[in-house]
Amino acid sequence: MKDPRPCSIAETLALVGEKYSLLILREVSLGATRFDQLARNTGAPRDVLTTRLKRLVDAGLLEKAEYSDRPRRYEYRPTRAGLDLGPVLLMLMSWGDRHLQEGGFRPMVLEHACGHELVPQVVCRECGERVEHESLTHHPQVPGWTVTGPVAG
Amino acid sequence: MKDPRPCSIAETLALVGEKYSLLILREVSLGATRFDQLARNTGAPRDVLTTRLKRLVDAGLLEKAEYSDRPRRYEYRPTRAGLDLGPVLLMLMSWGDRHLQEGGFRPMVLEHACGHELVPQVVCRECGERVEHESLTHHPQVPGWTVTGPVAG
DNA sequence: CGAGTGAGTTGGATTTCCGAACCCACTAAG
DNA sequence: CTTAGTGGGTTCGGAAATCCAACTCACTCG
Repeated sequence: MKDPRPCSIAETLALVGEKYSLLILREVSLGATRFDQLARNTGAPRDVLTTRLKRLVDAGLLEKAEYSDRPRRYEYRPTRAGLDLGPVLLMLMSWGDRHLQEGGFRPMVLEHACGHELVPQVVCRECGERVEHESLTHHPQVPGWTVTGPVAG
Repeated sequence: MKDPRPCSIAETLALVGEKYSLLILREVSLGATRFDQLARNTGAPRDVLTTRLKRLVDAGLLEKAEYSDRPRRYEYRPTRAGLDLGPVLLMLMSWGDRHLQEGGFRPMVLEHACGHELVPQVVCRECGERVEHESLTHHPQVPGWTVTGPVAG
């Protein structure tokens, strides 16, 4: 039986879930937009990097911008859609900081404009409360994909 | 290549960035904890599913729990660490909803305990403001990994 | 001229993925 | 008892993706 659950998570991952794609987005968001920087900083083999970049440009997450004529050289800048993946990267980083970096050492610290170290948190836009797994219910819009009604714990 | 940027994002992805891993986490978070459900709902081939599950159990994101002696049957429940990836899943879903679902159709809608449809948002824990890419500065803790000082736009 | 750089491309070995088939332990039906 | 079905995997061989090194091309710099 061949129809996985229809889901925006799955579709987003189909786009940016391949190896290195999110690391590329991380790099361009940090300002490393050139081929060699991307190859070095992500660790991606150059041929893989080429195909990832093409994919991300086609999907509208990056745009190729010429920064030199002779020789012709391009850099890869994040679009609005690309930058909109920032929250995903933040939460991945946050999870790694909490669960992987023993001793509390974090290889990178972000500072928010308010002057404090950024500790990102997901909240409900409506009530501003932090979102807990236990406080969620799901309503699949596609029939046949209910699992247990309320999100199980 | 040799030494990619040390980063919690990369390390987290090394753990859960393989194909299907995050979909498995999605499913167990929704309450679909058994092998066949996972195979159906994620679309993962059974052998791939087996290796993913082993990996996630070893990493402490899932735990194997017996739910029947005869025959011996196990289900895979998310641990606290596993559930802590929820925010990542939420932001992936949110991005897909905004950028992939033309016509505004969403295959799944989550409801928050406050009574409203959940629209997840990442905020700074300190000041409560929504985090924008433009309002971040990064301080790499590991020498040699500065790119442009302030996060570029 | 020769060395170096940035941005890829090419070729071949290795690894991973996939689908289908198979196995095992049981349960339920005839 | 025999047969069918189910849940949870394992085992195949082939297809696809990945990796790495080496190579190209178009310049620039000393």
